[in-house]
Amino acid sequence: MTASNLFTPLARSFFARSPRAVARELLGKILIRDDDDSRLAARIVEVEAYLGESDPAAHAYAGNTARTSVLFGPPGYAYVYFIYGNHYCLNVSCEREGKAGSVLFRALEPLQGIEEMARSREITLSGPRDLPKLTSGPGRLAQAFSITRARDNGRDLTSPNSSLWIGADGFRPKTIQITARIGITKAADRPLRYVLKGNAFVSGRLSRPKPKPRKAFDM
DNA sequence: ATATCGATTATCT
DNA sequence: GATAATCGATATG
Repeated sequence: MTASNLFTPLARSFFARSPRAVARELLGKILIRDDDDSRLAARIVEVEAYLGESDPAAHAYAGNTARTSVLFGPPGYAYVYFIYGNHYCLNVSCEREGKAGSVLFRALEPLQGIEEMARSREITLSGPRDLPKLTSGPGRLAQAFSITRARDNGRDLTSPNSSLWIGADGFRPKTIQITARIGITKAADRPLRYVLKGNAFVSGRLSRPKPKPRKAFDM
């Protein structure tokens, strides 16, 4: 048997669709990191769709640059960006060559390789209640999977021979919840965040739009 | 429990 | 020069 035991890779055509469709369908799938003698696996429980050049919140809004070129390439490839001077975040490209669009991975439920994830995150687990600290949040999951731009940007996520890829195990999501995206200032109200309802590994305080800054008086 | 803030750098204006 | 698809720490109810 091959290293893809238990998990079936997704075809490139899976990603050759709108970011909305891909985001919804990615819920419940598995992100896999295969190294020489170890495997990390975690279920995708929260993602966001970014719509490309027409979406002011998307990096592709600025056009095809050195940073965003993967978004304008073929579907099914990793777009990794560095943010706030501290964190990497993982997307997968969607649509088709020449048309940008992507899905941001926001939270995972760890399945295999929990100890290695904790080492990569440089944290100690006190108990099961600490598990969300591993992969709940885009920066955290990237660190747990040792994802960096240098290592993974442009990587094919459809091949089980890739050290980072996406597979399926037959899991069927029960209820999917759609909310506004988190952490953006432009186009912040559009419902483009997809989560497995009730999953304990979903990031963030449940999406309450920040209460409008309101002055008691004005003069 | 929620709110605010500093860290730290690639990227774009 | 300002900003950012975040996180973790600290402050406050």
